[in-house]
Amino acid sequence: MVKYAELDLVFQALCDPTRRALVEQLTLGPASVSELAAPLPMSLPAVHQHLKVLERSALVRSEKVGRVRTCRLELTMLDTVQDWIDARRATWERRLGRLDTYLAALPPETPASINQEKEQV
Amino acid sequence: MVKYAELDLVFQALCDPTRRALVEQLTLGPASVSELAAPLPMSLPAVHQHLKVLERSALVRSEKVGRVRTCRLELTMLDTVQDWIDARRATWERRLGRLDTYLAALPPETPASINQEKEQV
DNA sequence: CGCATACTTAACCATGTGCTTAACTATGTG
DNA sequence: CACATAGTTAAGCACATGGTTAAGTATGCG
Repeated sequence: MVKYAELDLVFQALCDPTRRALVEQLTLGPASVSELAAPLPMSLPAVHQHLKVLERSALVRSEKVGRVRTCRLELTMLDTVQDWIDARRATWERRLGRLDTYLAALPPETPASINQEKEQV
Repeated sequence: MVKYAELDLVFQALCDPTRRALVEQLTLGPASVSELAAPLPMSLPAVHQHLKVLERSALVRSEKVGRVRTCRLELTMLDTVQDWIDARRATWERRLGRLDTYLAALPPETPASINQEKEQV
C-alpha cells in the first residue's frame, strides 16, 4: 500500500531553491541547459547536476537533439506529492470528525476537562 | 513576492521516509517521543534528531510537560507546499491555454509543423 | 533518598550534497 | 579543416545528513 519511495526523490529534488527555480522556469515552457543556466549564479556543470537530480525524480524529462538538450517539465510527480498531502489531510480530518462525535456524546457537565480529553481520541 | 525559504525546510523534512512516517503517525493524534520511536528501527536519539528537523520545518510543534514531550502535527506548512504546487500548475495551465488559442488562430494548412511550433510558445 | 523513566546532549563516523575548475566530447559553421 | 558552441565528465573540497554509542539531566515514584 505504501510504495512511496519515489516521494523521497521528489521531495529531495524540491528542497533546493535552485532546483525549484528550474522547475518554475520550466513551467513557462521547455528550455535548453544553457538557457536554464544563464540566469543562475553558478557554473554550467552545477546546473547540469541539478538537472540530473530533477530527472532522477521524474519531475523533468529531457532529450538531446544535435548538441542541444531540451528539458521539459513532467507534472505527474507533482500529483504524487499532492496525493500524499491529501491522504495526510484526510486522516487528520477523519480524526477531528471522530473527535466531534465523541465530544457531542459527552455529558455536558464536564467543560473543564475538555482540553485534556480532546487530544486522547 | 517569492519568500519561499520555508519551503526548503519543509521539502527537506519530508524527503526522508522516517520523517514522513512520523508525520503519518502524528496525523492519528499527538504522541510522545518514545511512542513515536517505538515502531522505528533506530535508536531514540536518532528519532529525536528527526523530530528536531520536523520542528525546524514547522511541520511539528511540541511541548514538554513533566518529563514527557508531546508532539503534534501542524498542517499549516502542508498548505504552503500545496500553494507552491498550485502556483506551478496554474502557470503551466495558463501556458497551455495560450497554446490552444495560438493553435486555433493558426491557418489550418500547416498540420505537419504543429509539433515544432507547439513548444515555442 | 534511591532508582527508574524519558528524554537530551555530545562525540564520532560514513555518506551524500552542492559547488568548483579543468579537461573532454560531440556537433554545427565558415 | 579550423573553430566556436553546447554539453558532459572527472576530481576535489567544504559542509550537511543520518545514523551510532555513551554520558548527562530532569522528573516521578516507593
